[in-house]
Amino acid sequence: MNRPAEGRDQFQGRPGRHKPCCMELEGGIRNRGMRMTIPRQLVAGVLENADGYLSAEEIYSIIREDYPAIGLATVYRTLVLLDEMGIVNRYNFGEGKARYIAAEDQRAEHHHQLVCERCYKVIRYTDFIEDERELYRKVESVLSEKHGFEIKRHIVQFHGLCPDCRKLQKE
Amino acid sequence: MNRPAEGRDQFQGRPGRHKPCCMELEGGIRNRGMRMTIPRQLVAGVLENADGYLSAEEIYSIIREDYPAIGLATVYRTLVLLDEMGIVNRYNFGEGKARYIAAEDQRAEHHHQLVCERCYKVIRYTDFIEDERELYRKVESVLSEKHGFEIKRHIVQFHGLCPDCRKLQKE
DNA sequence: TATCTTAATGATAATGATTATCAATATCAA
DNA sequence: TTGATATTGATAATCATTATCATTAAGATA
Repeated sequence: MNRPAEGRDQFQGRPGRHKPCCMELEGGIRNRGMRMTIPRQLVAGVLENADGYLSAEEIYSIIREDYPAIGLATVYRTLVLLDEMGIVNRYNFGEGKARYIAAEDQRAEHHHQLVCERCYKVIRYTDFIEDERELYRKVESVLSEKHGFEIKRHIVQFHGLCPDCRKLQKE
Repeated sequence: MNRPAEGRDQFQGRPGRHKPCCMELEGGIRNRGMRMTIPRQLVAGVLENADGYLSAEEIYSIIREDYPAIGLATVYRTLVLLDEMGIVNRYNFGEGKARYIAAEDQRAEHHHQLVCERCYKVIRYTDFIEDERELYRKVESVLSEKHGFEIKRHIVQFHGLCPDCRKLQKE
């Protein structure tokens, strides 16, 4: 009966923990003359609190636990919106479906990835070695100059086999 | 009537130009106890001669011009095989479908990419700046040591807007 | 606070890429 | 040349994602 209110409470009511995302979300939404809705807060909130990459279906399942009325289409629509707004980042690891994570910004550090091409386990890392960040900055400026691109972000993935899949391979 | 023979001729008959890929293909196929077939030569040949990234559908269309009997499913199956064999590389640029290119090896230089997130134009570049290659080598060794991964390749993409799409954006 | 406009939603049909199935065909060892 | 069987082509099935559309709800206004 009161599910919508519950959903709202869960992600908006607690002070501090979920505020940052919702503030940024709220600003972006309002800027575009759009409406702030519970599904939008829920999707943003789930990704804000997730500790890895989630697929649309996974986000949908998580939200349904507290807000069973949500529709899968809304989750997809919202993810497109949040991606465009720069609040989440979409990745593709070769599985045949997209995965999402809270965008790199003040709170979530920029990261690169180690992807297992067999089980699709993904390891994020942010402990770049010396000169690594500096190099990307330099490459970006050279490339945008040379090709006239406006570069917004970069994706760096190392593909191979994770420890578990290496073992399986040997057997 | 003689289409199969024609197909074979087109990609196998000319000396030199198509040999390298077919040799590598032949070796890999035989190694695995598999059979060398015309469709496999055709798919490998098309990618060997392509100058950009092709989707499965595009490869299928190109082959059909000379070999109308080919099936789309065979193209897909063959691409999986060639990818596993390391003869081609699969990429995903966010379009919702995979694209393929002849693998980086002696002939095709290793490259990174500049991807337009609006029209999906992709620019390959191989003119890395100083220390760039060296850095990736170092990062790979650090990562594989630290996480126990067997790293096979890496993907580096800079996403943004190409010159054309930047103009459209402003209007 | 009640009302109204219309953006957003949820259910579901449609689409598009890729994979599975299976009878017919082609490879290649003998 | 023949026979075992890997591979193919046609097509059905699947899976992720998008489009459609009647219903609902956000939020400006009275």
